[in-house]
Amino acid sequence: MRIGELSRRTGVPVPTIKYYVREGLLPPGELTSPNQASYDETHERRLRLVRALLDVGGMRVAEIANVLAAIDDPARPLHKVLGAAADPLGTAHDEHEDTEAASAHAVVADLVSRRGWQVHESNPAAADLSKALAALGRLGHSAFVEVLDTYADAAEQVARADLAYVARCVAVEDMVESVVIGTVLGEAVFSALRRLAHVDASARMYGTDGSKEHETS
Amino acid sequence: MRIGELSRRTGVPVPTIKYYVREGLLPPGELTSPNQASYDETHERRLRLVRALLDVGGMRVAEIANVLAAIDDPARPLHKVLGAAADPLGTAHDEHEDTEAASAHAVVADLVSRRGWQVHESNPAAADLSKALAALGRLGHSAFVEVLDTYADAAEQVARADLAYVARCVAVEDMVESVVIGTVLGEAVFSALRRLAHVDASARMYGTDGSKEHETS
DNA sequence: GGATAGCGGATAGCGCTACTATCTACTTCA
DNA sequence: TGAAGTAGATAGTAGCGCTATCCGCTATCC
Repeated sequence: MRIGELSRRTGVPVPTIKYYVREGLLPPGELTSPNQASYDETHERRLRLVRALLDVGGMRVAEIANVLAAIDDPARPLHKVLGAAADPLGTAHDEHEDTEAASAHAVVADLVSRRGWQVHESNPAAADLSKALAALGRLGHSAFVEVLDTYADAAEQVARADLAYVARCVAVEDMVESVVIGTVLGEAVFSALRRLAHVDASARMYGTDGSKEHETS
Repeated sequence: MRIGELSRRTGVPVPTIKYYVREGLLPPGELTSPNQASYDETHERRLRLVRALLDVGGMRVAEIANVLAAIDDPARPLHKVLGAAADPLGTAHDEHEDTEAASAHAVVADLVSRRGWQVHESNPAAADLSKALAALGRLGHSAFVEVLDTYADAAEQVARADLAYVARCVAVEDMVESVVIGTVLGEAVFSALRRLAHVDASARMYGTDGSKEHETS
């Protein structure tokens, strides 16, 4: 298959494919001549993965390059790469510690130890959690920590389901890739489900019409 | 308070505050002279909210302007605005229906009716869910639908907790704003918790070190 | 009252990201 | 043989979230 057919099959424009190859998102095709290369189904699949991570997962090109490098090189620490991926909160660690940030850190540490989570505290997800809780605190919503355990229950439930799915349905050689897909696309799935559940719960509590204007007017 | 103090209190540079005012994220200060204006705590709070939605929630400036307009104008349909907010999947509805998209739609419709969710099918969250499931299908993960109910259970749990929190802790006049905060920042909180739970579950299943390299090597 | 700092308002520019357009020399295939 | 396609390279684009600069004015301190 040449690049044109790859483009036709996936709907990705040819120059974009070339761009992805340049950025390391896609391995180059195998050269059959100095200016002809052939691509196969692995390229097609990888390309679809890239588009899914971009369009659905909201990841950036550089992050995707990182994650794909980890997929292709089993020696790379996937969890760190994944930790930094797909989050709007940059890894930029601000040194300025205010009150809210400090108490948010304490809340996170408490939560992790109370749950017995085997998570190193340097995990970027913990930092993201602190950041979110600190922002909530600054907005006068420190009481949000009261629902944290409910959130954590749900998160554990989801995480167990994810692992069971991967263990059950996936060949070992595809496992790393599947973890990436599950982590990134699973987040999009859950996010949508949560918004649907919000609408439903809100309809049950305040009204009966799921498409109504909001009810506080 | 003048703009300089607002800037000092929130850490947001003065030109950025002016930019936010231009973009409608922040109401202009009350003019006391042709070129002097005064800001109060409502501006400060609003500014913090804007930064939280930007930095933690990952929303875009235009989306935030939308959502804030809905907060300030109770006649606006908040759920639609919120539906479009904070998701990487644009509202751009592609007309091209392939196999995966069709079956994803069917799965979503089935899920909604099976759960008895009172959600109009035009809800953007439903479209996002379809898109994510279609992408999963295209990557050979149609079997992911098997965990959908577990996801939906968790989502309902979270949604109930959110509503209870808002009903319990928030004055009526702040309710709309709190819903926005809970929806957007709550997503960031859950996302971080999910990643932490993944690491923990993975450590329990395959190893004991939460900071280890991934175990498939 | 004069110096200095800050202000509102406006316009222009910057750095980044994800492409997109164009060009050249070459290959494939009808 | 000739139109279409290709690899690889370089340059340009659109949008986003700021950021820099300038102007004429004002508040404040001594």
